[in-house]
Amino acid sequence: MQNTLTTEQSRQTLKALADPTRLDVIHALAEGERCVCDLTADLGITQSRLSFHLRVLRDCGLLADRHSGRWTYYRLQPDALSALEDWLATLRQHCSRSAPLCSD
Amino acid sequence: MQNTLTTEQSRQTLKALADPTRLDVIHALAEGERCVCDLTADLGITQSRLSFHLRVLRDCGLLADRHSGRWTYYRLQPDALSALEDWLATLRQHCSRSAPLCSD
DNA sequence: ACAACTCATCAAATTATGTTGATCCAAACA
DNA sequence: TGTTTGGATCAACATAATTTGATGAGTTGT
Repeated sequence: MQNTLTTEQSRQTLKALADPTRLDVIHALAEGERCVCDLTADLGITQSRLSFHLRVLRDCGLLADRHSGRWTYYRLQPDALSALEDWLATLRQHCSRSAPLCSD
Repeated sequence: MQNTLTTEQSRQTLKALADPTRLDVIHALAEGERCVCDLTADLGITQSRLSFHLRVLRDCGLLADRHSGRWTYYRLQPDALSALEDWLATLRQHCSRSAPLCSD
């Protein structure tokens, strides 16, 4: 389980997760794959607005999509969360070996 | 090591980490505590800009400060990163038990 | 008291993000 | 073929975040 995220990728993922609407999307998908029209109904938001957020989530790897007929199904990619956890853990380890406080 | 972060707190921390200048600050502090004027010099940014970002990082718990004479020293709070890791891990576990794909 | 220094805060300007409504494209179906 | 549906995209607008330069408050040294 190696950390392959660049700083830039991590930043994009952090930013993607920092939005309430997008967290709603993620929670809605926790039960499993859904098509856009069902998500629109579930979340009670407009289609173009949802489409905007789905793109952000897909672009940073948190979601994957699949086309079937005229529907597009979105699903979670938990590995993207794992990768971010790894990146965070590395950052924390880097921070935890802090030198002593400055002397006054 | 319990996860005491609310969703809102997690969002604020995610947002705080999603900024390049603030990541620079965190890296600069990884070596240990520093005063604002040294950080300003290290990062090559204006004092008011740095002050703005320090406040964001402190408000979400990633940094702590200490006043001594006319200096203010900032230091990392790695526990804030741990708490975010815990929150992310919980989210991931929630996501990983995804139901099977929709049948076509 | 005065001047120099450190840092926070404020208002104004700038830039980035998110929302809305319209439009377009492709698939399905009559 | 014409029509409807699902979804992406675009331009215009709205909102939020960041940057800048100025000001002010507390501290230190003269």
